[in-house]
Amino acid sequence: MKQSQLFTKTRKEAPADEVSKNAEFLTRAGYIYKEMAGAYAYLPLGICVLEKIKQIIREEMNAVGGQELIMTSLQRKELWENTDRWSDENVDVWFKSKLKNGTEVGFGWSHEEPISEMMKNYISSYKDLPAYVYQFQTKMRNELRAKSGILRGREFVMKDLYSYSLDAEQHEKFYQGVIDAYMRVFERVGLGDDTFVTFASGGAFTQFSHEFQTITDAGEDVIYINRDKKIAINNEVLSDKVLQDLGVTRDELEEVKTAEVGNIFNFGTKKSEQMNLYITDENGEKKYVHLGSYGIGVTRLMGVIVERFADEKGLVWPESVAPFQIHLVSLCSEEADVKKADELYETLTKQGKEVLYDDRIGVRAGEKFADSDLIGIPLRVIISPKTLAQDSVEIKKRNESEAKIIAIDELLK
RNA sequence: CGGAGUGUAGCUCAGUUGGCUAGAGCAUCUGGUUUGGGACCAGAGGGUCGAAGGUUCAAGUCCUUUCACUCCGACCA
Repeated sequence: MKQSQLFTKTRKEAPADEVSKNAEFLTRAGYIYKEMAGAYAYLPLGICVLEKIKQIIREEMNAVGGQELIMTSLQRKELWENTDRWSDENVDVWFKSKLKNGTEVGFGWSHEEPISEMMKNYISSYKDLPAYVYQFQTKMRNELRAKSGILRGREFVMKDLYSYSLDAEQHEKFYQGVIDAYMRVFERVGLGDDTFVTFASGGAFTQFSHEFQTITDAGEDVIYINRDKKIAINNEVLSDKVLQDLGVTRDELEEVKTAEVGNIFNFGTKKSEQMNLYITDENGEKKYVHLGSYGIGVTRLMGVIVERFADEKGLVWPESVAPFQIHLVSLCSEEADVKKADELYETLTKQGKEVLYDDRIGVRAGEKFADSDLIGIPLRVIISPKTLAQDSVEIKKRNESEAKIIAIDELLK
């Protein structure tokens, strides 16, 4: 991608209405645009990162047997009335509207009910189980207060996976598999060391749910961790009994601030009973389906990655989710040099490298460097009259301060 | 939803006890100079001062209402 053609540009000044690091840098670097409080548009660079994250999640979900689909944003009232979750008293984040004929509809803040309702059409025998489906969807939640940039919006992208299992054993095996898959996701996006599987409130269905909490000051949660025993407990469920159940004492735990990047639930058969989702087993008997729900906040995850790695100069992306692998910055202005820079860009691109090529003519070096730091691509390659004099380029990693000169031939290898 | 603060150019902001044609920097456009860490010079375009109503000879400035944004708290399956 030639930077002269890239839609949007960088900004020198921080937006006045953003405080969080993620919103400030993502806005300044041209990844996102705020439409209103808690609702952000994703610009071309932002899409690149989101798609990288989604692809990693997609691979891990497919690896545990998940199949991707996409549900609707508009949802029927009746489905949620069945489980008593339509009323604003029980669910306070609904966006609701009406069809022209007066029929009430909701904008999906979750898809547990609609997807389980749909499953009735496709699950009727024990032979149909297990079934694992997931989607990437824009969730709508009418939060009382949006905050922290893209960490907590009223509209955000979530990956939600749903499991439909024959019995508790089959469910449990998959559930554990998803825990592992989630941790692989967080490792791949660079947050493995900072992310903990955390015991959290489980709602009406089980004693605990599991949250995936990443240590960051930008987070809203407080959890207690024991790094050796790999135990983490959310503040909201911490009690003497829980400590005893988990075999740790209070003074073995460290208090940390975190952001919840994932959450998984076991619904048992409760929801399928409410919704009348059942199968016929080998003996011709009716059995309710075991249901699990597994979420990753995709846009929040992007924000947490920013919070974790950004420095005072701007974004710093891990290679796995960076919008481009290489930022080729040309300081050439003479025709012959420009041609060589163009050729290097072509060659790298042909090699399959993802390259953002700062081909802008007449932009000063300082501005290009500042932009490059702000955008945060992992490897910066500078080509200039100075480097071309020795058939070389200067390379520097975004997260390191040392730059070195290497021959162009060597770079291409 | 409770508390606090802020709305003036695309962005960041200044604008005195109400007073003349509402300003600066950045960004944009033109010309020049410069060319390895957000340069400099000269010029140009760009405004329903968040909105509505009111007070006044006169409102960006005072009053009322309202909308939006931010922060703290509460909430967050």
